Amino acid sequence: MPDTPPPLAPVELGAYFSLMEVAGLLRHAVEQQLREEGDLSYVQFQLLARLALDSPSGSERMTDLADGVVYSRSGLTYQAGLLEKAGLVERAPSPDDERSVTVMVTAAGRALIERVLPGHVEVVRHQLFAPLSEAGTRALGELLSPVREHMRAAPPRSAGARRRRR
Amino acid sequence: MPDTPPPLAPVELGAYFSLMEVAGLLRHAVEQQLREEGDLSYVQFQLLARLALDSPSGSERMTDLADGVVYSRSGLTYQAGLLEKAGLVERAPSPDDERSVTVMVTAAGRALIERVLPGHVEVVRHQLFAPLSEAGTRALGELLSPVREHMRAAPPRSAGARRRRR
DNA sequence: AACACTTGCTTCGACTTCGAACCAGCGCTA
DNA sequence: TAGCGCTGGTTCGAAGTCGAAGCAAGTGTT
Repeated sequence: MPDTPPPLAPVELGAYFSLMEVAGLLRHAVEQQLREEGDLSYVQFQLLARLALDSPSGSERMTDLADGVVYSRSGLTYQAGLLEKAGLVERAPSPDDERSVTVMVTAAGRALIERVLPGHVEVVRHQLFAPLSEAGTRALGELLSPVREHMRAAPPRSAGARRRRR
Repeated sequence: MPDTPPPLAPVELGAYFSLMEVAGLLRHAVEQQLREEGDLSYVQFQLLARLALDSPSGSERMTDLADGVVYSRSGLTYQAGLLEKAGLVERAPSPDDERSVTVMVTAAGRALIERVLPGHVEVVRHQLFAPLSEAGTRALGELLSPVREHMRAAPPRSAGARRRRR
């Protein structure tokens, strides 16, 4: 039997649990606001926001979207379908690569993001940042940023399954 | 039209996104390990762990469990059913309050937790704490702990719907 | 004691999410 | 250019999640 690793120190446990719980509760709160003000789920908001705010062209390939949002491919297909049905986004085959599909925000999509963003910001501010000082906020970002990079280095989620093939 | 709030500063955005992404990826990683080594979902692990490690009596009421794990009541009913079918917990009507149900870990449940815990700890250590210094870890916990408290102050999730009645 | 209100849990239906299986286009090598 | 593996997306079935509705037991009011 292999040595069991030393248990997590109380400090670590506290950090770990707090992190998970805070993220969970925050997501809940945000989701509620988005649902009420824009009839969007958190994932849908993420997708729209990424397209509308982070992408210069307002469009991305499906797989890149899936990777960016930590989503399975099939799940993304589903959500993209919903967003398209709602007229917030359009799908078109990519010109250079016949297999891939590019997703693009529509004007309606951009408008919706603009509409829900202020409320979104309010919620995040109240829930997450209210108990933190200016310095605390900065520190939090600086602590988590390297962790984020570290985790991203691992294989992207959208593939995942495929690679398991012998 | 009301004033729109000032947008989140880049520092805040960074902290917010990092937090959500780190939590999401970590959950993914942990879930995978739990699935492989113990055939448990993250939620099931949380429930078992709470009963086996946090509760002196090894038992809790359904609602308290739901609140502690940020879970809807109906979802908990479902999961408790699964865990019971697997022989990891037992449900019994509470002696003092005829309505409420007490959930208790079985020996098998405790054994399973013991079995998966080391691997769990390994994953958390590698994924979350590897890029952090000792001091960083402590700082992270100290930053998030007040936020956690702050968010918990809001109404618990398991009720939520009910209170909306006029 | 009878009434209404609240609380604890379950049932139900609708919606998400995931992974496995699948098809089709790309790229490499022979 | 024929063949083979690889990659991008979708489809499909199984599982998880939630809120609304429902039932039973407690609490309080008159």
